[in-house]
Amino acid sequence: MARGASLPYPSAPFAAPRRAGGEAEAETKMSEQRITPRAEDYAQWYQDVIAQAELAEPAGVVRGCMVIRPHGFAIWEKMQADLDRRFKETGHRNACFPLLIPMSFIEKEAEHVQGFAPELAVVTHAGGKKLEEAYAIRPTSETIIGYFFSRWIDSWRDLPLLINQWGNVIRWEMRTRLFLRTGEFLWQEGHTAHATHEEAQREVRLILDLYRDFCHEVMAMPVVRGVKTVNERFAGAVETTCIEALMQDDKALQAGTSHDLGQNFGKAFNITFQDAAGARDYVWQTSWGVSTRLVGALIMSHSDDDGLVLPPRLAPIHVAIVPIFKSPAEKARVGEVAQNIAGLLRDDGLSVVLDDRDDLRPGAKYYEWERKGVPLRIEIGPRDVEAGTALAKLRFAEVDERGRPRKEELPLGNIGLAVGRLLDGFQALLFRRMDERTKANTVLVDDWDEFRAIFADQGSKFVYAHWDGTTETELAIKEETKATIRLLPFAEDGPPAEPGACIKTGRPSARRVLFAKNY
RNA sequence: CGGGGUGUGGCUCAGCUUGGUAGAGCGCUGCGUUCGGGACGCAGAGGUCGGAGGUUCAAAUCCUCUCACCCCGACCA
Repeated sequence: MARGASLPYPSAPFAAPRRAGGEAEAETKMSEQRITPRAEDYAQWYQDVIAQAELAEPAGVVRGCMVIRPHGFAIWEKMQADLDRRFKETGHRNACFPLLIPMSFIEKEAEHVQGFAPELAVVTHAGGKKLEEAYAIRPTSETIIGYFFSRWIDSWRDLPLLINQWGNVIRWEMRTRLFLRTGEFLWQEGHTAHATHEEAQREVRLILDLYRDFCHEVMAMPVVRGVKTVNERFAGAVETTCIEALMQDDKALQAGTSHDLGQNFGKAFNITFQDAAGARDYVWQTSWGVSTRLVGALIMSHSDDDGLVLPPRLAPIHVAIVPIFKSPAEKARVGEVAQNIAGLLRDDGLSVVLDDRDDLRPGAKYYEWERKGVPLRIEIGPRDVEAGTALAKLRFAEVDERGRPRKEELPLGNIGLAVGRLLDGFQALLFRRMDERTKANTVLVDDWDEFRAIFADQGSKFVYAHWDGTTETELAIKEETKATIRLLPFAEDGPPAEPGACIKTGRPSARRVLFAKNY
């Protein structure tokens, strides 16, 4: 990659032919497939998913904006559908709140303003006139929803109030990164109000587990659950829980958060209710969210040098059928069988493309669908029609003695069952592969020099180490190593609890916390 | 906001040092031959060289200003 030696997020490195150098280069490609690509490599997989906005005259498009192409957006839509079902199954309902929030609302919760003020985009003019009061474009909706909750809630019978909103927000971050930190992003934000703190805390955990299950079952991405340190806590929360995943370059990515807001916003917005005994109290609230960052997480979790790798549960296209033919007569004969297969698979609820374009050779089609992350390809030619079979190949496969990907012969008779089995197996394989990688890169460290060595240069891992519990030490470690405390792990997710001495200061520590460099 | 870097057909870039007819590969269009792991031949279309000003007989190239993007850092879903 030119344009400077370090160019992490270019827009389209696929322009040059992959085999421009001839056979020698083709061989390297097979044998040198990196299992742990660096951040720079992720950019090329984005090609089929996003395009950064080009400049518009005269003012330009919003800094750090994100444009998601249809193929990428379909992934987000699938995430939305699955999450939305889970929210509804747990009693939540969708609603819609204003995009513009009066500045005075944002200022009502002291810590909240402090946290978000530096990254607000503010509307000061409308209708050709300067506004009496400016509006912030929502960076998150606790305040505006707090205002409405105060009007909707009066009695303990109104509780719990379980609301979710799908929408977009804007945060004017100092630095943007494709998918991981864009100026504008799409997300889901849940906001709930409860009569007791205990009930709110159960909600926080319910949602965190829901996110964990989604990541595991649907994204095939193992995550660790835990609690944020005071330093990393959401502005305005009393406790922030989160899930973290280890990407292929061993950096951590926060994949979702679930906050216990205590009565902070209840007090700021005067959200009160009368309990059964007649006493009035402030409600206990939670808020939680996941964003289009998950699309970035998905890409960075599974993809390889040949392009996107998508788990079947999120793949916009499950199966690409490539018929092989030379003549129109052959195309008709093979095409009919291919049509039948496509029909059968579609009846099973699968999304299928039948790629019968005749201006591309089969090989070109293979690469195209692999680059786009289609989990399974079926090729069928005259020979297969003759034999009553079809060849199936998963997105990545072992290579045979001749260096060609191994393909499985499927009998046409019961192809739906066979395809279902392959896709289920692939979904499981992706999870297992990442889980093993995460475990292999998770270590317990008790020695400061060893700790520093792991985080030297661009290095990182999931490191469980003891910490004395002070923000000073947390910041000192960050200063020296760039590693941050990702979370204080839940007992079920972390190493066995055992007291020890802080990795940095040697002071007593009750248990280990999770360190890593993060995105 | 600090430190680096880059703006040239749709994409990736060369050309700039030393001013003199705007280039390559890929992609795109047409025709033909091909087609079981990225085909080939021939013919073609496509560029205000980020923008403004200046120096010069002459500017992609030199100077000034400006806009934008990318990377590293501080901030963060």
